[in-house]
Amino acid sequence: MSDLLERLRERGWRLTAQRRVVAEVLDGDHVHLTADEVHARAIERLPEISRATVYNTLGEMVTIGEVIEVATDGRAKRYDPNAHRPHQHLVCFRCGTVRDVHPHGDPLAALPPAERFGFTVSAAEVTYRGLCPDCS
Amino acid sequence: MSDLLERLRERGWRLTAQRRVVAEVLDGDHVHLTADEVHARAIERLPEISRATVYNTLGEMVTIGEVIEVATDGRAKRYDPNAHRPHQHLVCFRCGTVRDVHPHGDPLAALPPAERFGFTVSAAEVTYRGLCPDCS
DNA sequence: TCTTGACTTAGACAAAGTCCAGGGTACGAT
DNA sequence: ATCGTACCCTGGACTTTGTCTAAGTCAAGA
Repeated sequence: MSDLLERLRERGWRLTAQRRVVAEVLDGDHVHLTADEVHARAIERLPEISRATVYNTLGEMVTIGEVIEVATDGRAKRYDPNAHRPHQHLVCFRCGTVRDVHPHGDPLAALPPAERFGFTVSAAEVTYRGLCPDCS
Repeated sequence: MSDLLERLRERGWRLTAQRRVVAEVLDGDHVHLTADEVHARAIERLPEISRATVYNTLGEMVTIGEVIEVATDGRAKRYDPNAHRPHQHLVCFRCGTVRDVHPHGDPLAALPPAERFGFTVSAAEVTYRGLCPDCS
C-alpha cells in the first residue's frame, strides 16, 4: 500500500490525499471492489472525493500493473490489488463473492499451437464458478 | 438456426419475424456480436425491429442454452451461437477479435480441492489473450 | 375467421463509465 | 519559507449498455 504509493511516486506521480485514500481502501487480501464501492468507502475518509477521481486513480493503478481489473459478471468491473503473484478467480453463482485461487500448471499450456490461429498468445484468465458455502 | 427456431417452438414459443431475424443474424462460426451489433444487422432485414426485442430474444436464447453470453472486455456482452460443444475464447488485445478455441484437458481439474474454499465448483471459463495476426 | 395471451414497440429510466472546464494543490525551484 | 506551475481534482454533462413499462399488434389454436 505505502509500497504502492512509493511506486507511484517513483513514476513522478504526485502524492495526493485522494490517491492515498483509494490505495488504502483497496488494500488487503481477497479484495475485489467495484469502482463505486471504492468510492463509497473512500468518501468515509475523505467526503469530498469525486467519482471521476476514483475512476482515474484506479485506471492509473491498472496501467502501472499494481492493480488488476476483473470482469466477473459482465456488470461493473472489479479491482484486485493482489497483482504480486499470478492467480485466478472463483466466483459464486448466487452472491457474486470472489476469491483468489491458485490452480496448478500454466493454463496457457493447454492451448495447442493449432488452436492459436496465428495469435501471439500471452495470457490466460480463468474464472471458476460454483456455489459458495453460504449459498449452498 | 432453423434448428434453434424449432427448439424455441417446442418450448411453446411463438415464432415471430423478429425472432427469426435475430436467430439468422447470429448464425455462423466464430460469431461473437454485441447486442447492438445484432440489432444493427437485424434492422437491415427488418427495419422496425426494436432494441428491446433484440435484448429480450437474446436473453431467451441464453436461458434455453442455445446461445452463450461472453464478457470478454468488461464492456458490452457478446453472444456466441456455438453452444453445441464446450469451448473457450481467444481475444486480441488490440482489435478485440474473438475466436472459439478448444484447449485440451478439463480446466476444472487444475483447481485442487484445497483451493476451492468449500465452493461447489461446476464451471471454468478461460479467456486467452494475445495479438492476432493482423495486429502483430 | 376469431380470440386471446404472448410478443413487440418507443421511449423513459438506470447503471457504469468517460470527458471537460475551471478551480485547487503538491512539489521543485528560488 | 514561499512561489509558480504543471498536474490533479471536482461537479456535472454526456455516452454506452441494458432494463422496464404501457399500449398496440399478431401467431396460433379453436
